[in-house]
Order: sequence, then C-alpha cells, then structure tokens
Amino acid sequence: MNIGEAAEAAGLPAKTIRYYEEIGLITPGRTANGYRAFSARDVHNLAFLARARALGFSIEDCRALLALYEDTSRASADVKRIAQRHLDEIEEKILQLREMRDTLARLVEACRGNHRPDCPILASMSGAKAEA
Amino acid sequence: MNIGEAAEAAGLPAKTIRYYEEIGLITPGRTANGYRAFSARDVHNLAFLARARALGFSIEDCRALLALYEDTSRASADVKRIAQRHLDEIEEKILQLREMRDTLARLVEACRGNHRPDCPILASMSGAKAEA
DNA sequence: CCTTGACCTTCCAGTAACTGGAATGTCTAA
DNA sequence: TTAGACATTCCAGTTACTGGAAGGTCAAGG
Repeated sequence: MNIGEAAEAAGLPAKTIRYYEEIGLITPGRTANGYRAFSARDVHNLAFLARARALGFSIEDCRALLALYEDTSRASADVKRIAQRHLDEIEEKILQLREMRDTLARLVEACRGNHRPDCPILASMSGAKAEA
Repeated sequence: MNIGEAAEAAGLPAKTIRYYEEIGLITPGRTANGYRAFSARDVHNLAFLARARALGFSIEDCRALLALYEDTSRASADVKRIAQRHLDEIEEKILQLREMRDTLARLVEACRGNHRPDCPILASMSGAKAEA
C-alpha cells in the first residue's frame, strides 16, 4: 500500500506519516521504485498513533504506548501510569485555562467596546486593581 | 536600570526580555558599555506584557494590545475585539480538553493497572469499540 | 511513443515562544 | 588584582508538524 492510501486509511496526512517514519515511530518497507510500502500492521499502528495523538498524548508517550501495545507481555500498570500522568496534566491545563477564561470574561464583560479609549482590559494589564 | 533589575521588577526572565527586544516588542536604550538601559516606562511595558501573556494572549496579540495601550486615541472596541476572540479560543480549547479528559478518565478508570497485559486503554487506541 | 496528471521521493525552511549554553566583556569590592 | 556577579552575542534545541521546491514514477489517452 502506498502512502496516499495508508494516509487515507489511518486518517493522517502523508506528510505526518513521513515525519513519523523519520523519527522512528514506524518503519514501513520500500518497493523497488523507492516508494514506501505499508503493511496492514503499519496502517494499524498509524491508526493507533492517530487515536493516541487525538487523546493529546505527546509523541514520546505515543512511542512508549505503541511499544507497550506491541509487547504482549506488558503490564497494564505501565500503560495506566502513562495515561494517568497525562490525565493529570490535562486536568491541570483545564484549571489554568479556566482561570484565564474567568479573568478574561470579566474584563471583556466590563469593556464597553465603543469608540472611546477607556478600557478595563488595558487598565487591568497595565497593573490597575480590579474595581469592586 | 540593568536587565537583571528590570527582570525582577517585571517578573520576567532576562532571557525573555532579550527575546522581546529581538522581536521588537520593546526597545530599551543602551548605556556606553553596551548594557541595556530600561526606563520606568520600559519596565511598565514589560509588566504589561507579562500580564497579557499570563492571560494567554499570543505574542502578536500582545504586540497589538501594547500598541493600543500606548495609543491614547484608541477605541476600546479594538481592544475588546482582540480579547473576545482570544476568549473564544480559550473556551474552544477548554471544550477540547474536557473531551479528552472525559474519554481518558473513563479509560484509566477501566484499566486494572496490574501485572497482566489486558488493558482497555490500549484496546481503545487499537480501535476497539468501548464496551457498554 | 509521447505526454499529461496524479502519484511518489528528498530536502530545506518555517512555525511559537522561549530556553540553555558557550564564549566573552564589564563592573565592583576586597 | 582578582574573584564574582553581572552583562553581551550567537547558536542550537524544543514540539509536532506543515509548506514548498525540485525531481522521479506510473498509468491512461492520443
């Protein structure tokens, strides 16, 4: 299977697949003409990577997860540890974004958004205390 | 004021301040020995940038906001438009992260995390349908 | 047989916003 | 004078791709 077809099947851009090969995530074979040849297993692994990436795992996490996936004597604890750490990071990120959103929402709310220059958003960023 | 003191005052690493100068966000003067000389206004602008960055604004947004801040004939509508767009992006990001978190939390929950190889997390990423 | 178009290849550069480190220069105080 | 704490510039690395150029390959149509 050529890269275009593999990309279609895995739901990843061909460019991304070439990149994954470059960093050693996958190692498709080659045909005589130099084209990459994707086996069903290659495509399956690519789809695995696509799903892991969609869950926000880093490339290095994906590398580890794929290795565990291919190791039938893995311990599920190893998988869970990676996933739990990632989950914690996501929770943390959500908290940070919520704080940003709350602050920003208050400021946007307070700004008249007209032709006049006075603006609570700029005032806040210039160091003014928020009004009660 | 030297960069170390300015960094302390603005709450930004010296490295970051040099970077901000490099991309033209600030333009401190120089003393005879080649050291950067930060005025009170420079430091104030740096603190402005630090707060804007803390609210998640991109560098380019920060550039625009700083320009508006320094333009006393600005319209608050211009500020509000930037902030509102950023707020929308944050909301969107939060939604994405929540989806990731929910999916991942379910998988982590379902994984026994023991020495055995069977793992719903890997199963999910390998394309298995979630069980009812 | 030739051409056209859709494939494929590699390689280089750019993105965002820094961060680390090397090599070097300056200032201050003991 | 010399040690230490500053400062300077420049280069490289980070994350995960993405765009584009220059060129090779293949199948179909004329």
